[in-house]
Amino acid sequence: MGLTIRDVAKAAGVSTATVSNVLNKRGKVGRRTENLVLSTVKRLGYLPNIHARRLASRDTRTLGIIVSDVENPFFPEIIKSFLARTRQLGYDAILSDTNYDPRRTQEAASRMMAHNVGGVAIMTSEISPKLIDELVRRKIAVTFLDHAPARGYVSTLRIDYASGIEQSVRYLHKEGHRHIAFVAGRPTLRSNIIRLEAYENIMQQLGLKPGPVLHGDLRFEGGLAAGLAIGKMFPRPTAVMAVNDLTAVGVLKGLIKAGCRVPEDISLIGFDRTRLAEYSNPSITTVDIHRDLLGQMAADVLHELVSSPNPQGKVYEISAELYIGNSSGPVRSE
Amino acid sequence: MGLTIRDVAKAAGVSTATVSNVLNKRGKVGRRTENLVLSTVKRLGYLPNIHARRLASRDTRTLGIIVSDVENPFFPEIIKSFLARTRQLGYDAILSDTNYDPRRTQEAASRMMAHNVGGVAIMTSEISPKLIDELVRRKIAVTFLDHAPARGYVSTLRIDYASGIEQSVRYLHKEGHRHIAFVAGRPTLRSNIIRLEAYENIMQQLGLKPGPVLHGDLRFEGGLAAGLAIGKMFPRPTAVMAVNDLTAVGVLKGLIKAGCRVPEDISLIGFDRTRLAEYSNPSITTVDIHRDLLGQMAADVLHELVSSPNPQGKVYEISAELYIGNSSGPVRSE
DNA sequence: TGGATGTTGTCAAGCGTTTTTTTTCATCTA
DNA sequence: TAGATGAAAAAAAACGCTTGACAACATCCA
Repeated sequence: MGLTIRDVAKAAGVSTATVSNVLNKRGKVGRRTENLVLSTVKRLGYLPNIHARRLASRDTRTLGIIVSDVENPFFPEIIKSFLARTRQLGYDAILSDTNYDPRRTQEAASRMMAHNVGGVAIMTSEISPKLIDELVRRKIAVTFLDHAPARGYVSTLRIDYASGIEQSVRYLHKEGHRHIAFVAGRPTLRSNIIRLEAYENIMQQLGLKPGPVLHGDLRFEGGLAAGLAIGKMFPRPTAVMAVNDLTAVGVLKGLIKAGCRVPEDISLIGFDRTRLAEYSNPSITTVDIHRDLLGQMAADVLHELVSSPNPQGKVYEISAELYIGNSSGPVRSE
Repeated sequence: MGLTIRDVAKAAGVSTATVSNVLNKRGKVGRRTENLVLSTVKRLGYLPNIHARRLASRDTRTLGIIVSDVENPFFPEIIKSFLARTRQLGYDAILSDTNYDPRRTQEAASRMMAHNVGGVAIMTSEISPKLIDELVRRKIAVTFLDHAPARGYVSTLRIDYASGIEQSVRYLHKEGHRHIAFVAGRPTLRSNIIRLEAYENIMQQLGLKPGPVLHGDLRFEGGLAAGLAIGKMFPRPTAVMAVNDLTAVGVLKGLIKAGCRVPEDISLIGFDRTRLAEYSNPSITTVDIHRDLLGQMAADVLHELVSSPNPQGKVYEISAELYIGNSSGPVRSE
């Protein structure tokens, strides 16, 4: 195909080993020769073949990221910062989308192993313990989002959902709300359960009866249905909290369709602080979980795990902060 | 590291060539042996090393996609369908994000070449002719989005922007609008120029004076500024067309901030039919360019180019259709 | 019956790098 | 000046797979 290291070596009148040494900056090469090689590489426009490189050097400078849905606004920012960070750290990165399908998750993991990655960030929940074991057995570093407990090769980024929910409820309470609905996600996902339980706990702590709880699907459609339902309730809650922004945007639309004004008639709070919350009319009060940092952290954590001689998986806590938009305010007494 | 083909061969009592032949379905293997090998592979949990594979088989079953911004809602859907389709076709796929930076575009292309891809879908505009030449010289198949003319290894997916714009203007005209503003993108991008010119042409054809043209940046922020400006104009246009949905969402917010009601006071039309248009309140009238098909088509086109012995780049036209939402309607005479 | 033909497998030569080992050669020391 | 020392470069052995050439063997046809 293209040029090989041999072509460069020949053109520069040195051995392939020397070219390789120059390209990988391992010292051992005189300044004159180094410059000669470098200029030859540039002149010829030589590019090392990644596959040959990865094959020959046992060390695996590739990191993977598995997400459940590239289209879900939760992920792009994470992907972007992961890609940017891995590049900075000198890794190659590969992405797989599982489309929420456990079988595809298995495939994605296999792909990662076939690529001989040093580590993989698993940002999806549909993953079996068996799979984790396999990754660990192959000494592949792993970071999860709110999932497995940390151990040797496994670190976890744990988002403080509970705190985010608590801040939201306390804020609504301070604004006079007493009747607060919650639109949850599927109760099969740990992170959804955590959020729902946090909501119930803090409500009780404040002496409030946990309001109606509806079940969405983490998507727009589920939120829309929930919003319509809530808008027609009697008595109607004065505030709604949604499990994520996408749901919140749906809820907003549902409420408006049902003839409610937001925030005049009903306050609304989302979660994740995606740009959707900002784009919305009114902009949505939401909880910032620093998604832009998430991808970067995942890369950093994997890098640490990969380069450590004796890796120690850790749990990293990611704080959540209420971010006030225009979809919430004091309760109106009519 | 992990298991090699040799381990499998030994365990099954055959040669590595046979294992390889089974795994690549090249015939030449009896049913008994085939089953034996297959079950051994499964039992041992063997996964072929991708790098060794790509290195040994000159044929390059990897396809790349380069986008300018994973976070821009225009792209995720395209990426997703590209990934899905390449998987179906049996390719491995790699993604690069250039962040609108020409230097990064160069890097991304280099990465693709280093990966020895068979083809690459270039979904970004910041690309130099020199780079295209280099790709062609290396016999790498390429598809562009509205860019280079087609030739041997280069196909182009051409979106029919002009028709989309024309439909929009005619629709507004029919609804009684005579004073129609346009929020454009940077005039350095061909696709932006096409849209702007189409707008000017059709306006003139209808005997209308092309209204105020503002320049956004294809992002929310630019749209917001433009929306605010338009909202305060006097006389105010009765309709606004935006170069894409993200801009339209910004315009909507700006208009509302400026005290305009949409669509009562002013109609708004976006472009691309991203889900943003649907999420918005009111939902935005927009132009559907079948983005979900775009990624798939890119993969198909590359596949065709790669597998043809004598590749003939073509131009594929992608139709655009006006999709009416709640942000537009008849002009109000007051 | 004996060559032609087909089927099933194996051998071994790569693929383009990295990396360990070896060689070369200049410089230094006693 | 002989030997030791060390730096710079070359040689050569992997890395894990694919694949064309070839071998073994059964089957067929005339």
